[in-house]
Amino acid sequence: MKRKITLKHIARELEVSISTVSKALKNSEEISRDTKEKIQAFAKLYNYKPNNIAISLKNKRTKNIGVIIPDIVHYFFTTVIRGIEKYSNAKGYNVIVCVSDESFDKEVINMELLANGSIDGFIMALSAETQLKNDYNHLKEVTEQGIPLVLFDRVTDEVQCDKVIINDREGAYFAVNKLAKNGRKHIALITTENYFSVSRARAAGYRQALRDNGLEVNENLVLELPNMNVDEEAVNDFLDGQKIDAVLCVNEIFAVHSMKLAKRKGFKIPEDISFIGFTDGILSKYASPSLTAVAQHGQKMGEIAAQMLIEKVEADTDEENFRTEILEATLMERESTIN
Amino acid sequence: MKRKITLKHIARELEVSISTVSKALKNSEEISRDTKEKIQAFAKLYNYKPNNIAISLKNKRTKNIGVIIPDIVHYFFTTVIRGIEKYSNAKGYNVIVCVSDESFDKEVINMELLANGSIDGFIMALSAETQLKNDYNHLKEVTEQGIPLVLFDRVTDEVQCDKVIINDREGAYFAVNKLAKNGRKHIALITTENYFSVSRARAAGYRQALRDNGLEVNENLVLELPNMNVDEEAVNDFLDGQKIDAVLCVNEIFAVHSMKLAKRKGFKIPEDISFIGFTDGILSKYASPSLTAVAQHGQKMGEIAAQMLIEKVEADTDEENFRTEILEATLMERESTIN
DNA sequence: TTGTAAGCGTTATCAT
DNA sequence: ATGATAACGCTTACAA
Repeated sequence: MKRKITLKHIARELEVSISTVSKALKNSEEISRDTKEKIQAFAKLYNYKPNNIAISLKNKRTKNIGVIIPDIVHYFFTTVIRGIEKYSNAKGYNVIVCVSDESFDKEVINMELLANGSIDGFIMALSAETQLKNDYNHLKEVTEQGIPLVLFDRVTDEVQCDKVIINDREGAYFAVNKLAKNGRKHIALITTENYFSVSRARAAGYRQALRDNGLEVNENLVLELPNMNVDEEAVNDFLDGQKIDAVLCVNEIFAVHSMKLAKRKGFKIPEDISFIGFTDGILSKYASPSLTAVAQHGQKMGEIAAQMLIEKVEADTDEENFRTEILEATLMERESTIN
Repeated sequence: MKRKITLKHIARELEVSISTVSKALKNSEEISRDTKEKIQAFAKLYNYKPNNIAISLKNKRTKNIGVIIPDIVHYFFTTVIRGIEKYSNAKGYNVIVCVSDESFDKEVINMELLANGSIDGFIMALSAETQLKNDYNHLKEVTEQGIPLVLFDRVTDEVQCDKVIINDREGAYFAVNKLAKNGRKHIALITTENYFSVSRARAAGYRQALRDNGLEVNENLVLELPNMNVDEEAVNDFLDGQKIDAVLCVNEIFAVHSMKLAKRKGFKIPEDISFIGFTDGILSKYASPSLTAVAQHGQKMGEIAAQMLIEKVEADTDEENFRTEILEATLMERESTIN
């Protein structure tokens, strides 16, 4: 087993000082041609690579980015990570991924752990529980320590930092608008409980579009599901309880699952009932019929988040000018709506 | 902005030495009750937390695990990461995720980067290109340096290390066996090109099951697709070219996509043609009809991989005894096959 | 041109 | 009971 070689080893072997080796490997002008060549050859031969940890300690820069997401088995978050990875790696940063599992405590623990020197900055989406508790002290502490933070998708006004979101309100508005233009009169919304920033925004867009199309806003047409495990009975009752000819769902699981239940009831899609989901993911693409969806552009979001973060990390000033980047939501039309 | 506090700050403030502070915070017996209380109170007040990087440098242990996967936007890998995260976090380790994007070069670069002190060990699945090139020198170098490595799912015999795989051969065997018992006579296989270890194993199981059920092994019934972007024309021609009453696909994208094309052709599923996919993921669950699938138990696989790795990382001996853990593949039966 | 020494934050060994 | 010192691996200002 050939252990990693250090400057010290090289120095001892070549009978020079450590600093000479260090400088030689940086091709410093101070060092003579001869010594440099000798040292560089030796280093190459023994495949010397500087120790990242030592450099981090010295520079107080880790070149690591901490990413905290509620759930990794989730297409949207996964595309965001891809975007973060892509941009970060290109800039020489690594990505440490932590999963909060929608739990406040895990979010706090992960953050504190990473904040103690492991990372240069955070990119995160709030856990459900955090949004429910509305407690953001862990985020505030981190920013007060001067660690840059970028929130994406699930954000809060309570914390001053850079943010990237899509225009959820407009996305919902476009979707409902399209349904209305197609002549749908009884447009329902299937959503989560309303402590999610995104759900509130989407519900607002839904209502606005109804009003702008001269349709009545009927709270019976809104179904709130408590979590991602779709309660089939609740959805069935909802579909039976009233006339519904179109449904907007705040995520693709809700959409695909509800669509399946509707099909089972004998509804024809999109003739009898249209469906639109949020998150233009893999489920939407392969569903039968394929699902019209509001694209959230996760990868783009990740790239922008990483860019914002790295900009802050590498800035020498720490003036506090925070931006919120709002991406346009776009409608990806497929078979579940009429063109 | 309150910067992070260090032992030095505390020492200066309380007019004691750094080592006294260090010991006091570790509740050492050497330090007097009084001093300890004073120091601990102060540390708590200013929310002192030791710097991970300094500790890593000192201990030559980072408590980080490097995970390299071909693609993060992929349900199976994502469940594996979840398992790795779960086990690792419980043991106090963080997970650094790198994506090779199925590229040999990126895999090498990521590995070298992390190997220079950033991580205590690697968990990885080989990229497509790496398997194609059959070049594993980067893995060998890492293990020669004494860095523990665990391969999962996409493995190779060329490297001596711990491995976790599912019994792909048996998974395919079970699936085809079931189709045969259901009276299917023309069972097709849709797979990737054969340089993937998993594809080879699945194809072997497929053939074995055919033979054991007295069915002819007909190479015209095997379709190799070059990548994950299903070539619809190829699949359509394949379905038209011969009598096929059942299909085994080596992943869920192939399965769901082919199923959709078959439906479009007017086939009734499962009556006219049955489908079984590998990877019991979200697509299989929500497909219409829902897809019978060979479950790969990704989360379990991740947990085992993490356990194996951490065991090696924390072992003081470095004797070379490597295990290959083989998980049982199980068949998750749904609507796309007849019960 | 080369080397010495201090420092990044921590811990452990060895004085005092 | 407390403190000085060296060490982890590296960089850099300063000496020689």
